[in-house]
Amino acid sequence: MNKSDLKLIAVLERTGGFASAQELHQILRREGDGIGLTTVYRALQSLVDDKIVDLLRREDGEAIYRLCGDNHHHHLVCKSCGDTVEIEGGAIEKWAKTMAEEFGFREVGHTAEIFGICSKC
Amino acid sequence: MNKSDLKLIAVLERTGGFASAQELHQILRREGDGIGLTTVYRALQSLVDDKIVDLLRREDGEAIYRLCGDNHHHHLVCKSCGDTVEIEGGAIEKWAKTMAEEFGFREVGHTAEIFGICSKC
DNA sequence: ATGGAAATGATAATCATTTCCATTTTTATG
DNA sequence: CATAAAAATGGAAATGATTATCATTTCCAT
Repeated sequence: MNKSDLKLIAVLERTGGFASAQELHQILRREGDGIGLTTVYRALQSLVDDKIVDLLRREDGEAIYRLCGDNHHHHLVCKSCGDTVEIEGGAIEKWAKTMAEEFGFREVGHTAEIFGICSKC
Repeated sequence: MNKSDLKLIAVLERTGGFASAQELHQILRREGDGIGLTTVYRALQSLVDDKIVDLLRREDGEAIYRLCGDNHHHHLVCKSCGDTVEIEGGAIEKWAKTMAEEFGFREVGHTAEIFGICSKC
């Protein structure tokens, strides 16, 4: 655990939710931190290895990170205007756990998003 | 639906399971088909749009494709060996519908995947 | 046969991520 | 404090998947 790791944790705490490596780098730069992109990637990798942050993927495959233990939520996204609502997914958590047990999977994670057209569009 | 689309479907049927665009292109090339990589990507994109193939992501973010059966299902994917189980998602369907209604969304779709380590790994 | 639309594929561009490597900073030790 | 070894850093180049561009070819209705 070094200085860069701590910086990244701090940003992730402050922003909450997900962010990509590129975004995290930009945020730190904007705040006057001269940290290099390479170091950001290295720190994130090490935090993932230590199970301090989760790594998931956006639709387009880009890696996004969030602090573990953030009680995670899911998204309801408008296909037209892009508006996003954060929603709870208690049913999903249970479903994922049940299914994983049934088939003998461990270290289980999941992704779930809902998309449609919002009332404004 | 054009000739390239059909070729891709044929390969996916033959191989079964998931394959990346690059892999599918190599397979066709190896079989003497001079199809271009661009066309492979285009065909896959169009098949995904038409909901003829599923697109998901490997751990490293690379896109992988697979013929989807006609019944809507979800996937339980092993992060280690890539083995995939198709599972029913009754709970999810209901959840998605409920949430969407609550926030006034219409034309609703959803994605949900579970990933973990399978019993063999 | 022909003209226009759709399909094709080589090439170049894009973009996230990794690798390399020289330099700086930290740490351990006398 | 001095200093040498180890760890961390960051810029530049490399990598690899995916997408955009565009000239050429194939299809197909007339």
